[in-house]
Amino acid sequence: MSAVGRKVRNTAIDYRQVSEQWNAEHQGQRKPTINDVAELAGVSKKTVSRVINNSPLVNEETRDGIQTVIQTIGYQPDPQARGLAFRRSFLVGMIYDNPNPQYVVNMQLGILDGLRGTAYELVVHPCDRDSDRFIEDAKQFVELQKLHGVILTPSISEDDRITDMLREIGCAYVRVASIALDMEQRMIVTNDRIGSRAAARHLAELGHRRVAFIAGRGSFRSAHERRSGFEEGLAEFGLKLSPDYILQGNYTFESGLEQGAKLLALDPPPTAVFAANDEMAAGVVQALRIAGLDVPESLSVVGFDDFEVATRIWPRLTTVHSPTRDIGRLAAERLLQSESADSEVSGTGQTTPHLVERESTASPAS
Amino acid sequence: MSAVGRKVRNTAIDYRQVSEQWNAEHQGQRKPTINDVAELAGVSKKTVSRVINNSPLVNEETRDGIQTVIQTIGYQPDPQARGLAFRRSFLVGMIYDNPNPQYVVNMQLGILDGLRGTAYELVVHPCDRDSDRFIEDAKQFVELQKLHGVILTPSISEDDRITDMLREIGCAYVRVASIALDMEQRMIVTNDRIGSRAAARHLAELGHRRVAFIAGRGSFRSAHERRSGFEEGLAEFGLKLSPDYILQGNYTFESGLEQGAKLLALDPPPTAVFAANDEMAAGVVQALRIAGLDVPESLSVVGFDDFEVATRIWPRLTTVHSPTRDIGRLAAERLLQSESADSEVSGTGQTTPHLVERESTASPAS
DNA sequence: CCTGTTATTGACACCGGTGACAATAAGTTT
DNA sequence: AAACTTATTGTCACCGGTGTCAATAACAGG
Repeated sequence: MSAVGRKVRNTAIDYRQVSEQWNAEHQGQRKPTINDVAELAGVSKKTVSRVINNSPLVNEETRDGIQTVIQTIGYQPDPQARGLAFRRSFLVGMIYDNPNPQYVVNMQLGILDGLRGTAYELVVHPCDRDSDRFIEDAKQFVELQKLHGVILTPSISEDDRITDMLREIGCAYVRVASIALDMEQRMIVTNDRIGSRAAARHLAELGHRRVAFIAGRGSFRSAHERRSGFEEGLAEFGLKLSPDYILQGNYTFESGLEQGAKLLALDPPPTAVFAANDEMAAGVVQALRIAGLDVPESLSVVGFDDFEVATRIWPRLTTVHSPTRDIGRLAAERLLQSESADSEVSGTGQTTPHLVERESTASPAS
Repeated sequence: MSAVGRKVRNTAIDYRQVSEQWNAEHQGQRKPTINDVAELAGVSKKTVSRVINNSPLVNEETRDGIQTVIQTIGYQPDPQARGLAFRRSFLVGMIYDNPNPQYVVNMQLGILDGLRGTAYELVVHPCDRDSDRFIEDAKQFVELQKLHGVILTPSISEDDRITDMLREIGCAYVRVASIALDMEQRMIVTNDRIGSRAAARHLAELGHRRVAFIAGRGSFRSAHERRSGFEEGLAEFGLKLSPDYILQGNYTFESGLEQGAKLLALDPPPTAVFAANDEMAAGVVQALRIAGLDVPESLSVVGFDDFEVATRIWPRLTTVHSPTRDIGRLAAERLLQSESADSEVSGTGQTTPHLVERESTASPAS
C-alpha cells in the first residue's frame, strides 16, 4: 500500500484531528454544511451526500472517514435543502377533526414517539369536515408543505374524499380507524369492537339482563363498531339489545345528559347502560345525579375511551381503555416504513382496547 | 408611448390570456414556479421575487401584470426554497410542558388562528422540563428546523434557560405567562391575579368568612399569582387567609383529592375553598363526595381554568375562565409582528380572565 | 498487452428561491 | 450637451443539498 500513488487517497489523513481543528477555528460560529465535511474529509460533496443517504456505493474506508468528520464537527444535513432537492419535505402532517383534546394530545405524543430519532417533525392541521373547503384546504396544506406523509384520525380518516385527494397528489398517508378501510400499509385499526364486547361481557357477568346502549354519532364508523361489538358480547350470554333500550346520542356530554334522562323514564328501567364514549357516560352519570339517583346502585354505567373525565367524576367510570398514544406511534412508524425498502409492513397494525373496572358498575339490585 | 422602442416592454401583453393558455397546456401537471411566472410575465425571476416580497422597487404596472399571472396560474412560492435562501423556515414552534390536554389543544388552535392566512405552519414540540437534555433538545429542534420563532407556554415559558438559549441563537420567541417576565414584544400576559381576585370577591359576597386556599405547584408563577390575587380579593372585604387554611397542592387531581380530605379535618372547617385550578377543585369535590358530603351545602368550591372537567362533574364548578385560544392567537400575532416593520407592538398583550358562576358555590349554611 | 467489467468518485446542472450589484432608461442639473 | 440622479430591472452567484452521467482505477478474461 504505497502512499505515493498518483490518485491514491492520502491514507494518512487523521480525520478526527482535522475535524477538531475545524471545531477550534469556527467555535460554533455557524453550523457546518456538507461542503465543510467534504473539504475536511478530502472528498466531493456528492460522496458525503452518499454517506448521508446510506448509499452502498461508497468505499468502506471513505465512509468511515466521512462519518468521523461528521461526528466530530457535529454536522447535520439541512432538512430544507435536502427537501428542496428531494422535492419533498421532512414534515409529517396530522390532519384531524376529533374534538376531544385528550385524544388529540395523546395521538400527537404517540406520533412524536414514532418520529423520535428520525429527521421528521410533526405539523398539526385541525380541520372542519363540514366545511366545503376542507378538502381544498388540506390539499393546499399538503402540497405547499410537500409533506412526506399525513396521518388521519377519526372521523376524518373515514372520509374517502380526503384519501382520494392524497393518492391523486401522491402523498403517503396512514389512516387510524376502528375498521380496516384501506390497504394494510395505510391502516392502523383500533378494534373498538373487541373493546365493546368486553364491556358487554362485564355487564352480563355482573348479572345485568336489562341493558341499554347509547349510540355514538351515526356518521362515525366507531359508532357502528361499538354497537356491534356490544351486541356480540351480549349475545354470548344469550342477551339481546331491545330496540327500546337503544338511545341515539352523538358522542357529546350534552347528548349523554339528555339520553340519560330518557333512560330513567323507560319502563321497566334498564339496570345498566353502555355509552359509546366516556363523555356520554359522564352525561348519564350527571343526569342520574340531578335526578337524585346513585350510580351504580340505580344504574351501572360503562363508558369507552378512558379519557380523563372517566376518573374525574364520581363514581369513576368503568370504561374501555384504548391505547391512543401507542396507536399514534404505530401510525407514525407505519408511515415512515412505507419509504424504507422492506416491502413487507411489519407489526400488526392492530391495537386492542381493554376494560378498566372502576366504581360505576356493580351487580343489579334485583 | 411608442410600442416600438428597443427596450420598451411590450405593453400589449395580455397577462390573463397568456396565463390561461399556460393553464390549459399544463393542466395541473406540476405546480408553477417562479420561473414560469417570470417567463409568462416577460420579466426576470428577480422581479417576480420582488413582487412576492412586496418590495417597493417595482413599477406599478409591472407589479399588476405579474400579480395577474400569479393569480391566474395559481402560483405559490415554495416555502422550502424561500426558506433555504432566507436561511430560515416558515415554521413556528410551540414548545410546551403543560400536561393539560385542553390547554394544549386550545393553545394550538389559537396559534393556528393567528397563523391563518400567513405562509406559516405550526410544529409542536412537547418537552420535559426536568430532563437534563431538554434545553439541548429544544436548541437542536429550533436550529435544525431554522424556526421562524417559537411560542412558549407555562411552565416552560418561565424558564430563563430556554429564553437565554433562544436569544443566543437568534430565534424570536413569545412567552405566555401569568406575569410579565420579558420585554413587551415577547410577552402575552394572562393576568391570573385578576381572575383570582374575582374568585375571592365572589366567595366574600356570598357571605363566606372562613375561606381556604389550595395552592398550585410552588415552582409555577401562576401558583403565586393566583394566591396573591386571591388574598388581594379577600382583603378588599377585610378578610385574611389564615395560614391554617392554606394547603399545598401541585395542580393535580390527586393532590386536590388529598388536600380536600385534609380540609375536612380542619377545625373550625372552612365554608369555602378556592383551588388554584380545576383539577384540584375536582379533586376536592370528589373528596367530599367520598366522605358523603355535598357541595356546595357543606363547602363551596371554586376552581380556575374552566376546562372541561369543570362542567363534567356534579355540581359543575364555579371557576375562572381564561381565554386560552385567544391567548394563543395573540401570541402568534405578536410573534409574526416582530418581523414586520411596525416597530411598535400593537395590541395589549394582556388578557383578562373572568369568573363563571355554576353550582359549586352558594352562601354558607349558617 | 488490450479490452470489458466492476467499484468508486467527481463534475456539473439543478431544486426554487434571494442577495449584491450592475445595467439601462428617463429625468435633472449645470 | 455632458454629467449626475432616480427608478426600474436584470445578471450572476449562492443557499445546501441531490440526480445524472462521465471519469478513473483496479481487476478479470482472452
